[in-house]
Amino acid sequence: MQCQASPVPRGEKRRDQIAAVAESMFLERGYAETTMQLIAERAGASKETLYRHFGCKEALFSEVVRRRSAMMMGGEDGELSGPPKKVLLDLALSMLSFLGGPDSICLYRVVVAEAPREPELGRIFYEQGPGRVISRLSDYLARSTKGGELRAPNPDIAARLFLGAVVTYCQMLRLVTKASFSKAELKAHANEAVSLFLARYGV
Amino acid sequence: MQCQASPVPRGEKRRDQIAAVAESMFLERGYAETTMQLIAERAGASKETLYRHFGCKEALFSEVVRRRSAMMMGGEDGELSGPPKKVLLDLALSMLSFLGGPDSICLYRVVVAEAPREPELGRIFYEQGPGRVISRLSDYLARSTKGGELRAPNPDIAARLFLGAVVTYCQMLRLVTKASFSKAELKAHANEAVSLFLARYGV
DNA sequence: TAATAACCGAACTGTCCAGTACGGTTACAT
DNA sequence: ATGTAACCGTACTGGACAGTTCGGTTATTA
Repeated sequence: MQCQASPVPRGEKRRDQIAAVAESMFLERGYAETTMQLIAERAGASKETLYRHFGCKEALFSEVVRRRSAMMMGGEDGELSGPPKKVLLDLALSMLSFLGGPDSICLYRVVVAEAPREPELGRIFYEQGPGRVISRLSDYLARSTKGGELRAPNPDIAARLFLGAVVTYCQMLRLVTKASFSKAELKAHANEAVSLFLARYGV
Repeated sequence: MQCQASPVPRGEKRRDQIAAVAESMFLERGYAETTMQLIAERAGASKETLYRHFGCKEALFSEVVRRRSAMMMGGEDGELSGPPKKVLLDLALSMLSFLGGPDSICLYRVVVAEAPREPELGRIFYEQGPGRVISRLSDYLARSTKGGELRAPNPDIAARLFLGAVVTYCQMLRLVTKASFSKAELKAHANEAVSLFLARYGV
């Protein structure tokens, strides 16, 4: 007697399923601690299927990083626009809540650990994640400067400083300890970062 | 015929030698990629000696992190003092050159990777490294505010923002790619960070 | 100089895991 | 319906490494 559960998907669908399982496991346990056997089991797949789809462990891992990095700051891809104070505060809060989330922390942790042995990974991560945020912000700063709402002669450096001021402390502490922050703390931090920024680059 | 080279040290000395070798190897290759056998070989020791001194691999690693973290920002332990602009710029440059150095990057990488499995490690690292810098700077800001040279009502947040603005971009890029920065770039970045800070907190 | 504690080297155990092989099964296209 | 490509489960290979053991050696110190 066969249990007539959902049929096992084939081809591309199976591939996506497996990648999704692998993603959650790599994020949760890191690269070295995640075995192909375990991924297979949790995906209800056999190791052979994993290897047929991805070739080797490294390749599967790369694909996971690629997928997740691309999703960073995913929803909001248009140009930033609006009054500086609001734009900066929104950006700060959304970065804090997104980058402070467990998935982002885990991804960053894993990429940092693996980057020296897999340089391509680091490049992909940077371009899809922090690099995109910086260039979006830098573009906005340049536009606003031209429009007279801000005074940021070097928008690139300004964007980097802002990103660092907003994100670092919270992110670093979570990378290295189990600390977490209340909404109120994050808000205070973000507000102060925006004030700092506007004191220098506001009109 | 015996080669009459330097005699093999015993006890505490041997322990220090081995720890030093282990330090360079952990920083260079990370935790997982460094084997006890290799440490033993490079130290001209036997594995048994390693295990007699340190008990297990984890313990040896912890000791290495403890030693190195304590050395962070090591030389300068007194209170910060002097005119704000000079103090901040000096601090920014020294952080950039120290934290951007290969050893600091490697240590950070390894700690970030290992912290979830070894929480004590992260705590030690934070307290000895970033935590110390922040509290030193925060103390200075509080004193200067009282003395009327600065206006930083919340010195803790201000210190965190400054640290983040100065360090993050450079450090993150080096963690994740092989990028490096010229002296001139670092100087420009540091200068701008100080200007940003003083625009808000200067008198 | 004799006793001893720390050391060396080499071999061994047990475990874990990436990657492969294979015979049997299932979804799907024709 | 039937062929086939994708799948499953299991078992295997080969290699790596943490940690142990032991017989022999060397530095120390009393």
